[in-house]
Amino acid sequence: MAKRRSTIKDVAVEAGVSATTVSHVLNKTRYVSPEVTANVYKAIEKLNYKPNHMARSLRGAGTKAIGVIIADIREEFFAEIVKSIEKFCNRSDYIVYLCDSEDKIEKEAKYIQSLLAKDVDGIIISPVYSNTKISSLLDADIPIIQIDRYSKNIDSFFIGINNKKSALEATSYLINNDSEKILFVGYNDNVYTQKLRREGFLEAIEKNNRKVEYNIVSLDYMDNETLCTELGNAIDNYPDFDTVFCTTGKLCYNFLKAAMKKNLLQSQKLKILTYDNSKWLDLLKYPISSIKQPTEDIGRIAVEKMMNYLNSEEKICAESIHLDTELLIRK
Amino acid sequence: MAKRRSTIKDVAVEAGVSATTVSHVLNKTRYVSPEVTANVYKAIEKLNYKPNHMARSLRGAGTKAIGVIIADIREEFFAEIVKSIEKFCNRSDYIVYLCDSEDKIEKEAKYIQSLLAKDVDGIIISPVYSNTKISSLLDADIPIIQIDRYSKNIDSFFIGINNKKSALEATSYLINNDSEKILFVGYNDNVYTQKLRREGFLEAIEKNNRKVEYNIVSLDYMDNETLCTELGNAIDNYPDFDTVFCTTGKLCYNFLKAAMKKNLLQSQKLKILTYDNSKWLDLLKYPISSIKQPTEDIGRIAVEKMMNYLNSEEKICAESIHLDTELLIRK
DNA sequence: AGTTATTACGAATACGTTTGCGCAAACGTT
DNA sequence: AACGTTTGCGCAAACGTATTCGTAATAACT
Repeated sequence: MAKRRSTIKDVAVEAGVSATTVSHVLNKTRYVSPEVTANVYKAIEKLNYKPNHMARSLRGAGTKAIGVIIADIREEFFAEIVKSIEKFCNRSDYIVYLCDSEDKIEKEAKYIQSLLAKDVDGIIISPVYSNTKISSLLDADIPIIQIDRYSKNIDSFFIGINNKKSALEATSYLINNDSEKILFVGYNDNVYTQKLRREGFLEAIEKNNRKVEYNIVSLDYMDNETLCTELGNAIDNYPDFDTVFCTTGKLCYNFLKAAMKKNLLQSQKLKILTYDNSKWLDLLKYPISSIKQPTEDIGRIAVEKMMNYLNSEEKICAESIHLDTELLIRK
Repeated sequence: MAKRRSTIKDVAVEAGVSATTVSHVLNKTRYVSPEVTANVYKAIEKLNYKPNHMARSLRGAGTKAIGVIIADIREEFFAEIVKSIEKFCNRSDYIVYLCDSEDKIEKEAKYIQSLLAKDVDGIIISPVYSNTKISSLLDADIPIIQIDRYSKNIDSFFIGINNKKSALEATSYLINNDSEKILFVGYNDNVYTQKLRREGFLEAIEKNNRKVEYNIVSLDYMDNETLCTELGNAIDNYPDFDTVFCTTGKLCYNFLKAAMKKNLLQSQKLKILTYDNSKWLDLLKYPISSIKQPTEDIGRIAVEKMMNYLNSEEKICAESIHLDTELLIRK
């Protein structure tokens, strides 16, 4: 075996022309007579020649690959976004490196290094924190796009949702529907989305005339098991809430698990609202209202922007797009 | 800006040595005196030099990248496997190309081409069908590993579960717990896992003495909406079943959606069993028993095997490993 | 002192492409 | 017939690295 992959030179010899001509035929980069063209294609066919992307890239063309860095591919929210990114990249014959940061800045940094070393044409990232300086990204001269989360230290286009507004709307809805004591469950403020969602929540409470009590649970990112335990503790520490507002689908899932263990879900008295519209919500024994994020749009717009950059039709600039969410009420 | 990335030559000049020496320092591939070594590292630091993987790869080393081809990253089953693959690849400093075939052979073929052109060091694939010949894979001289699904036309290591056995066990359990009329919901026989799961199901029925009726729904892969409609039709066409056996989590989800629309889930009379243990199952209003697949192990073993191949400690051979599943009963 | 072994490094080439430059032949123009 | 223009293609350098030779200087032997 050990069949050597045939090169452009093999094709050239087989077709009786120079490698230059083969290259030009392949890339349609200058005129080549019909007969020669035909011969070249015949040779390519015969030798089953496939251009070597690496050599091509080395010469200066792009790699036709982009990196995508997200926190956890198992979360529906990220899976949907990645699916969308993948789909639209594929249409432009780009291929994606999947980088799962596990929400750890060290792994994030390592992946950025890897991606740059691999000479990706661009990076789409949902940064772990909103305040970490990723120096390597700064002087990389490839386009960066931030999705979902935004770090002010990365000078780039951003596509995500209107976090504050959506939280404000949702909280207002809760208050207007007789919530009097709300448990707000979110991650710590270093995460871009979390800070804004909390601000929206607080603003809604402030603006409202009626008396509303609340407690805030602020967590670090962790695995489901630990999260479940933590939320169990939270339930014990802050009793008597009539409403729960979770800032991510993962948090909501684990809250439900914890609540179930404590038999909190028997009486249908508790009102629950969460970000992320898991497709399973409709099938739960318990009604959960949700804030649906336009995941497909986020992925699509990110890729569209990236392609615009890469074809240099568009100059890179630090614009931001905040899409609206949809509040889905379940009773 | 447009800062040119510094090359090994720049480092060489800066350090007052030849590129050869820099290379040897970097790769520790021959003795270099301590002083020179120090100088080289100083120059590297100063110029912020990062080796160019592409040039390195072109020269013959691998690309330190592998391709992973699966059907749909949004399915929990695949997401978990990919997460696991990603995790273990990362430990060996490999990075993964995510390829979402959407269960379409054309997209699968296209991705294989892309991956080969990109010179990945190996490919981990869950093939769409068990009988399609993917000629490009055959004469690629990189290691291939099949996961979950197996195609006999791809001569490779395989890691997945014991489909027939698990289906047989599960079905036996159903029969021994008073199921008398079972609706079997699966995909068509071209998909490796599906054929075996059905065979296991049928064998269990055959072996059993008690009278058991059954109907089989055989579907093609499609999106959730269509699947839901199809399953709604199936429910109408085959009435009176007391048990449903779904061969994948996605099918189960859509069956539940369809069943809910038809108010089939009100009386807790229907027994439901499904492959794939979605984390949401515990929270459903309806008890669903499940066959849990060892997704993390599948990913881990696939990567371990791949790494063994790549370090050529191990010769490639067409071995198969079939892991056992776990039957989780919910009432 | 002469030979050999060892140490410490450099020059040159190869990997598979793309591309600037240039050249020969055919054609058109006066 | 002499010259310019076009047509169609090849030569060779370049991309950034790894590696096979080779070599000069020193050390270690007879």
